[in-house]
Amino acid sequence: MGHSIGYESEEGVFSTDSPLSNDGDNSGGSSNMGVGLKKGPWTSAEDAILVDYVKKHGEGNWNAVQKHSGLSRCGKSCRLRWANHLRPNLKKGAFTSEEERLIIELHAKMGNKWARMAAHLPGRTDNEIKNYWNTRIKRRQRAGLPLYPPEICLQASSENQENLNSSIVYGGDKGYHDILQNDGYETPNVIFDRLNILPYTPEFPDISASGSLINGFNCPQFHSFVPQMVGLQKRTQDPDETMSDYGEGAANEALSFDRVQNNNFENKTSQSYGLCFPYDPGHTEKLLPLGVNQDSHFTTNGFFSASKPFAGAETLELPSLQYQETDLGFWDPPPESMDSFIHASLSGPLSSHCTSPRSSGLLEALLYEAKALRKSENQLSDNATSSTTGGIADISAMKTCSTEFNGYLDPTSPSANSMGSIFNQCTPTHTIGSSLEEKMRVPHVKSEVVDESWFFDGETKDISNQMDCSRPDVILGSSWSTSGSAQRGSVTDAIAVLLGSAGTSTSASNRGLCSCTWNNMPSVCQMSDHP
DNA sequence: AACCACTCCAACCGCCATGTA
DNA sequence: CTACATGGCGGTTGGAGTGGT
Repeated sequence: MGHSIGYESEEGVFSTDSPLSNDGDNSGGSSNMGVGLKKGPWTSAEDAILVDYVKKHGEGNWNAVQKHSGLSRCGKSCRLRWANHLRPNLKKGAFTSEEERLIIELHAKMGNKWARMAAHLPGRTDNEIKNYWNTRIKRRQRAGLPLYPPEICLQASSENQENLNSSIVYGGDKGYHDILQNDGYETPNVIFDRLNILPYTPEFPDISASGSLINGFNCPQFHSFVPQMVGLQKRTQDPDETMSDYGEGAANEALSFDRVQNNNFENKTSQSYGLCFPYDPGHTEKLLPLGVNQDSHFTTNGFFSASKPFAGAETLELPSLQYQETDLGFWDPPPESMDSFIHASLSGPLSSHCTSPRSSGLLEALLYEAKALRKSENQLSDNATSSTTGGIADISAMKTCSTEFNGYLDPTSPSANSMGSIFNQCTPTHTIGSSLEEKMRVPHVKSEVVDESWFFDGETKDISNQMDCSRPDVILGSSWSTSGSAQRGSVTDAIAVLLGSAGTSTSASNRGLCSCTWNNMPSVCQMSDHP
């Protein structure tokens, strides 16, 4: 529609783009691409032609539509028009409450898998669902309301736990790729559960894209809000906010949010966790923007600058809400849970390193890490008991990361909200997985002054103030080395060995700046899940 | 009535997976 | 094995519509 670069005519807008640009990558285009193919809204006459064609020839072979029917539309456009508007049994109109509930539920399971979600909603198209999510649901975040009602969160959580249990059934030698090939949308859950990496694997949203999906993790256990938006909206009261599915949960969330706002984070330790931003300027691999404390003041700012060197701001989509019950209490964790949190974070598979198969993406990387973890498992367990001593240091390191990330904030960026949301909601997982890589990113820390009050409360700020975030030696010395560099090195070594590289822990560490695969991972290992 | 802010949603874009020659 | 064609998917855009001031 608005993308048309062409000329208007009585028939609509015709593309004058080059053939290659007519259909983006030209895929799915017709053979005479770019020869006066029409863009923009479909007319009823065009619809009639398309319907007639499909009646005669059936669906598919969309490029032939233009050839055989004279319709000046590319095959892609024809398919889209048919699928979204012309095919029979399409259900038009607003989503019913049941459909809304289902969408939310499905999104909690699948993430932004609109097509798969549409398969569960007869008569609905992926586009409809997508639009629904990106608009109506999105408004909830502006009001500081959770996208997922508590029951959905709990359900997803319990189902995730089931997946975890069932995934254990898999033989240890079963190839991960075999699992990956499973087309079920729960597959990623299985993968990550099996790898014991993610108590909570959020959907990894496109940084540049709809921030709304990120905010789908406004589950109670994450308590992510969008405070920067609250109060800025002219329309704070949204009809959707009264959506029955949310009801009490929404109210609870609102209360929680108020609590956050007024109390300035009563649990200050928890909010100091995190924010290890997977920034890797070295490549454009899929990123998993994780690690910002969901309660950090990040969203008070809530802006992220895409203009900043946040290379590789792409999406690796994974199922959302793959957390486990253990995360449910993260909002207001008691001290003991923080201890266990720190313990888990330091005893877990702290494997961030550039030896991961960057080119093959996250899942490949997972495979590698899983192998490495098996090798280093014993070492990790041996060191686990002493790992808590590095908790503060890790916090500092993560805080440093947050500072680093704050350097990329740009209030003018439209993506800011997205990023804020991302980090707001991913922290619990990622912070647990304070990794070597996270610390190796420290040298990227920008020297520009940031207002840490956006991120940290006074207690943790004290720690950060004592650190020169621009100095990797400080970071490494204070957090890395004290929190078990040996074990981390062992992990790195293990992976290096697996990859056949000559990497040692040192060399791997030195490559940390260019690594990102595990930066992208919420490399959390619930040690309790390990045998 | 005019203006503005915001929402909705149809359609496009770009990437990816798969099939086939 | 490679290149190409095709279909599908998710993200994004921008005009139209709506409501408030």
